[in-house]
Amino acid sequence: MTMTDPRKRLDQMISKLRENNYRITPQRLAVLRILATSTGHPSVEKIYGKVKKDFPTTSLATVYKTLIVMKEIGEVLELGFGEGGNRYDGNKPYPHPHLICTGCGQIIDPDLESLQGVTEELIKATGFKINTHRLDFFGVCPNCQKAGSKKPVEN
Amino acid sequence: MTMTDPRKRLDQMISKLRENNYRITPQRLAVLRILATSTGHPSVEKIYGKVKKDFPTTSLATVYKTLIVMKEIGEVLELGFGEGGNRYDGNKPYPHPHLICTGCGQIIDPDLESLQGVTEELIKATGFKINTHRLDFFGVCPNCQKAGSKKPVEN
DNA sequence: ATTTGAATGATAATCGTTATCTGTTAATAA
DNA sequence: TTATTAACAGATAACGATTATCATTCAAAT
Repeated sequence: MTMTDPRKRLDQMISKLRENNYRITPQRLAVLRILATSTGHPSVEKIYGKVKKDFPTTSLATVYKTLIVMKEIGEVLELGFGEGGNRYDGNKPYPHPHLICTGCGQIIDPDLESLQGVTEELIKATGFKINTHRLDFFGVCPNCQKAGSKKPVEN
Repeated sequence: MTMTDPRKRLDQMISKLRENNYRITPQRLAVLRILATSTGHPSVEKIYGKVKKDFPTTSLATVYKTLIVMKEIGEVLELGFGEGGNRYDGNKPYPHPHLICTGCGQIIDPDLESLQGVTEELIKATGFKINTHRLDFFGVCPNCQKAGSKKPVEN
């Protein structure tokens, strides 16, 4: 569990914006703060809701545009699961596996040692130049297995 | 490369429909024929276009509804890549990795020995009951690497 | 302080997919 | 074979997430 320090992460993001000649606006800062402090995988609506607490006039479009910028400079990972909007990870903006409980909705970032080498085998077998990948597992967590606990867990 | 015999595959699909008390309509048969004979990963629009050659009055909604039914009974795998509609695989309707060339758009089904055991490690580590998964690699194929060949390959 | 291109905010547009509803038909039994 | 009926097809409206548009505002460099 590599827990990033939110302040350091925020500074990192701001630096990257500057490097790429993007402007630092209060609205962008608000979005970045949420991304840096989120331990989970917030949705656009969740980010939007939080931003509006500090900046009530913020538009949903601004949140989307900020996320597009952050994706472009590689500081946010977009998670495109099937149902209902995408999720975003501002702390581990590189490809990594996810484990989604279809019961309560929680999303986990598992560490999988055995995943090492799969990409290498693929490159060796196909000659492709791999740029990115996506690995998602869908199942039922231990808690949802025992009880029929339908409590939606947000993360 | 396990190449399924299209006729056998079609019969299999029809049997599954019957087993699950779904009706065998000419429109459904047309969609199933396309799924069974496709070596690649056709889009809804592609299926729709082909169906209309034999059945000009077919509605796009009918194609979608047929695909929903086939997904429900586990005879079609839906591939949800980011851009532009989903793709469908009627020959390997179980989870398997995909390799997408972002240059020409081709989709390959690689065999990855090293993938064995990853799910097991995940189960052991988390206690989840895994129902399905998704593994997609995005990169550039050997052909697109050498030339700037921008020929869109459909499959 | 001025300037200017970029960002914001509000809203329309887009696109893949699903819902709705009316007329048609596959499948079962008489 | 025909009658019956629930399921299906077709046409189109609705939907939801995201993107585009455009006038106004503002960050940042001079």
